[in-house]
Amino acid sequence: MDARSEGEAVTSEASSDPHAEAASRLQAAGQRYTSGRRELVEALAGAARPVTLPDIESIAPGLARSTAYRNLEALERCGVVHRLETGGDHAYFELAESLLGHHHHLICVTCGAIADIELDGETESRIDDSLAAAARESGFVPLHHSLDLYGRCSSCDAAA
Amino acid sequence: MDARSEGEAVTSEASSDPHAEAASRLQAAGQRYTSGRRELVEALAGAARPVTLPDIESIAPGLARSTAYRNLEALERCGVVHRLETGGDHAYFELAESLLGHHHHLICVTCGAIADIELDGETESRIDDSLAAAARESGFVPLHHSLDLYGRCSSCDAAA
DNA sequence: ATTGAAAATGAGAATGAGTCTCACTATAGT
DNA sequence: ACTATAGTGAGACTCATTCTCATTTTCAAT
Ligand SMILES: [Mn+2]
Ligand SMILES: [Mn+2]
Ligand SMILES: [Zn+2]
Ligand SMILES: [Zn+2]
Repeated sequence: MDARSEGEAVTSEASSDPHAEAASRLQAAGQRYTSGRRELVEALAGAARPVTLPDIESIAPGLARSTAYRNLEALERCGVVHRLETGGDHAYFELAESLLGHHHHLICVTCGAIADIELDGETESRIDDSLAAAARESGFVPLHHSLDLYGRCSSCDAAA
Repeated sequence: MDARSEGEAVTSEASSDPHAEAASRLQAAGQRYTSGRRELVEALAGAARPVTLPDIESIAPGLARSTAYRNLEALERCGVVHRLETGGDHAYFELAESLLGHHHHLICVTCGAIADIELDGETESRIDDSLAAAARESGFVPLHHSLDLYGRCSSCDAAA
């Protein structure tokens, strides 16, 4: 089943290969796509949800912590990785929206788990319009929005 | 000019007095509304936007740092204060939505400044509906959402 | 193939926001 | 006043993240 199967809205602009994307974006910034960076991108592409640095370490052991953080930052500056701050102990990392497509999150207030969700295009454009109107009033130049739903994941809800 | 001046939609459920609200909520939890806590609420109520702990210290000097954090957490547990994690060095604090009314934020990616905005009710209910639909698919129990617009504030945009 | 300049790495030190400890003080009810 | 409970403040502490710097890789140019 192809991601573009008939009848499905093409909401994501995901490029076919995150590695190709990462390589070219790094190169454009005079940086190299080293094996360590490739492992990071591979780990993020393989995870179905945003992951913390400890998560990454367990998926791809052997990466020095300082290097992992440094490379996540480099990938973030190139627009390959996106960092989520949720208020928990660790930051979460995922592939950027240019690779994963625009989406939002469900965040469990009990266990901190994060899941990706997509909204319909109608709602998205209505959000963009309303935000743009509010921004205009104060001369704020819009770049992108984040929208997260907080609640209880099914397993935490079961335990209550 | 009253907040309920004629013709203005009453979108906020803000209670008239944040202090009364804080006192009763704390009391309900067996806690006291001390002068230090009152100063915190006063500082948050006086600020037109979310503030950091250093901001609070300059508004209300003399509060011990450990006590300020401890009390912000206590007020947060009572639903009087809301903590925003933006990824900057410090967390931001504001009065909770039960006091300020439901709203969203403009966040400057350059200087970190935050401003409050409100969206029209149509958009809000559309958002709630779409999020609820997405949550239902995974058995996630919705509690509340956060929606922030990232971009450049007018002064940071001028310097570019 | 060799070389050299620039970029990346890894181990550990450093940073710093936020939390914890604990001895002391304030509060409220009796 | 007495007592039990809650709050305070100074500073120690934690630990995620960033910084340092000596060493190693990469890559393009010879
Ligand atoms: Mn959206
Ligand atoms: Mn909203
Ligand atoms: Zn959960
Ligand atoms: Zn700004």
